[in-house]
Amino acid sequence: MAKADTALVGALRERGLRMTAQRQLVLDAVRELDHATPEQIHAEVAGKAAGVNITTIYRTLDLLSELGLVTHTHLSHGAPTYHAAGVHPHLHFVCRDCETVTELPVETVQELAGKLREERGFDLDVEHLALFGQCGDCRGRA
Amino acid sequence: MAKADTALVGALRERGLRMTAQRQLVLDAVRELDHATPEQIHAEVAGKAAGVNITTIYRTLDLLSELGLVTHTHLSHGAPTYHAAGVHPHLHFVCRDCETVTELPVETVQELAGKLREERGFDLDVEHLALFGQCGDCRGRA
DNA sequence: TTCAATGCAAAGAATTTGCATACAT
DNA sequence: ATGTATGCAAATTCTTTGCATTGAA
Repeated sequence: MAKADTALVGALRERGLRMTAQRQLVLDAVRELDHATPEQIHAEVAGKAAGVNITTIYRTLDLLSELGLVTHTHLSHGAPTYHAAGVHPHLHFVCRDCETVTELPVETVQELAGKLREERGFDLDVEHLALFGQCGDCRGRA
Repeated sequence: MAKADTALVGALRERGLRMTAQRQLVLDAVRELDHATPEQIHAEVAGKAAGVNITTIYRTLDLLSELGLVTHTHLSHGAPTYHAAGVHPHLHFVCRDCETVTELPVETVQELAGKLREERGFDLDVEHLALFGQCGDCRGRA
């Protein structure tokens, strides 16, 4: 097993769960790839250790999400993309025409998040947020 | 065929496409159901006219989207939900814990939409927007 | 008459489940 | 030793595609 992750081991221990090579590999892959689909993560993990099943990728991503170590967002109709929680937090704008994905700073929705919190008691998951619409280039073309 | 829809017939004519009973039925179902998945729309349509295939539901929803008569949003990891465009426009907040979906007025993101437009040239698709996070009740429980 | 639209069946992508085995504790 | 975590295969869910037939214009 590669360099064991303190945060991971700690979060697992707290819940009586076990540290495994696969869990470390998946977390490493998410951190390295950024915006990766389960399949891309699988490919990355396979490069480090052969034989890790795609099922384990799915199960581990679910687990890491529950542990708060990774988050995911839906940038298309297809597979979700995962990234490490808290590392370079940002949100996305996806152009429905050219499908370009633009990263936006979390401050973009700070005012919205505050309003939701105060007026509705809602705690917005900023890192999960994907904004859809049309980018300037595509609007000019239309 | 039930009461033919002027907007639908017009949009179809403009593109040299044909008016069919199925297209009217799907549009009617979307208007009636609100937040319906393709499968729910299929069930609703089946109640009015037997034998309409699920494939036709998918093809028709795509078409109606292109015509600008319906929009869709992703409120869960599963199937998208469709609703009639421009009718009672709103956006959604989905609690990741209790999965409750709350409708929010479009004004909630008016300031955000303006900022994206001015600073980035992005035209936000407000009706497609789904905000995820935790509702007040669930936060209190945690 | 002509070709778009539909129905049907089969294929396809993404994900989940059941169960025996392997391995962290 | 104990039971969690994994691998494997099969099942599920959601959606798309190919092709012959139907039907709107």
